[in-house]
Amino acid sequence: MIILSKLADYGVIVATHLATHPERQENAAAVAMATRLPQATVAKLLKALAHAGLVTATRGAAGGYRLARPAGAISVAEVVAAIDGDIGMTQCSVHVEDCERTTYCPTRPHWAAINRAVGAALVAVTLNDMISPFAFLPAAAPQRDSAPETART
Amino acid sequence: MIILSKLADYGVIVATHLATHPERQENAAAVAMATRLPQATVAKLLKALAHAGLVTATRGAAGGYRLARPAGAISVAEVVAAIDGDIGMTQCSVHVEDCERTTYCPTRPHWAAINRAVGAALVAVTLNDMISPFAFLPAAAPQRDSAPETART
DNA sequence: TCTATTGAGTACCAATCCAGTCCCATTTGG
DNA sequence: CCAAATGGGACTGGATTGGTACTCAATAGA
Repeated sequence: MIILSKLADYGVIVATHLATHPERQENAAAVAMATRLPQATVAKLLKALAHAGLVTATRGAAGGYRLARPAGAISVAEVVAAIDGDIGMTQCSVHVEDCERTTYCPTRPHWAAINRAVGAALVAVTLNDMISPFAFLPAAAPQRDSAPETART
Repeated sequence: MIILSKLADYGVIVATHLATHPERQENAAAVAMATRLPQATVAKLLKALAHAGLVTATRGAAGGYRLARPAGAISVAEVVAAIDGDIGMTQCSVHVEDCERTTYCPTRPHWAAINRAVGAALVAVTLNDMISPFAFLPAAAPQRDSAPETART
């Protein structure tokens, strides 16, 4: 299973690209060219990022986009959330009201905990980390000592 | 955005239900009744879980399912993987060969790291944890202080 | 041995969601 | 005033998913 949608993935690529030239203002076409992504799609992504306040847009001729904050102050979680919406493991994590099982579902509080851990993993990585050539290795998520390895199988 | 598919969510509910009565062998109809999920869907889920070796199935009259291992030895990650397949954040995490960006995509190693963190969050929780009435509260993942919350808005 | 019961496997359908495109209004520099 | 650029929709083709149905295989019990 894939967690991120393609668009969210692209969004991170686009945001990361902007982060490599924080000073420069680029329009959608230029970003599309640089990232090798379809122009219309990039335009859509940039609109979403602008809507979320992650990039600032300048309209009109000679307009374009640039990061609204330093790359180190923008987390991957924010970029993903700007495009895919809030991150939650299960339906009930995001739309509690939709779940008619709330009264007898014993797993809900646990999902909330897992949710936090996953969210934290995304929040901990900034765009700055993404452009650094050396893989930034986050301390692994909170771990029960007994728990098996990150990757099984 | 929702990370788990509904089926995976149901799968955890089903597995958790079996974990509450580890000794008892239950057929698909009984599990469906107990979990209030559609019978056909539960049957499908149990097949998938059996295929992954998480539950053992007994065929024939008076057959049914039970957990193949103690509830404490089955992680949520395994249940999810049995139904949705292996967990990866991005396309390139799961199907590297599909990604034609590999040569110049700087974000790939970082995704791998995020991937590990997310996987760890799921691996760290067992079915045993899920049935315990008290929410197991993992220490939150390593957090950059500046970053916003998991759930914004 | 026969039959009812139950899982295994597969095929299938309907509905939803997603990626991607296009169009038009609005803004702004020349 | 015009060209260039973003803002914000609507729209669509395709893929995915949730859910069902049907047939085959295995087993317990009469």
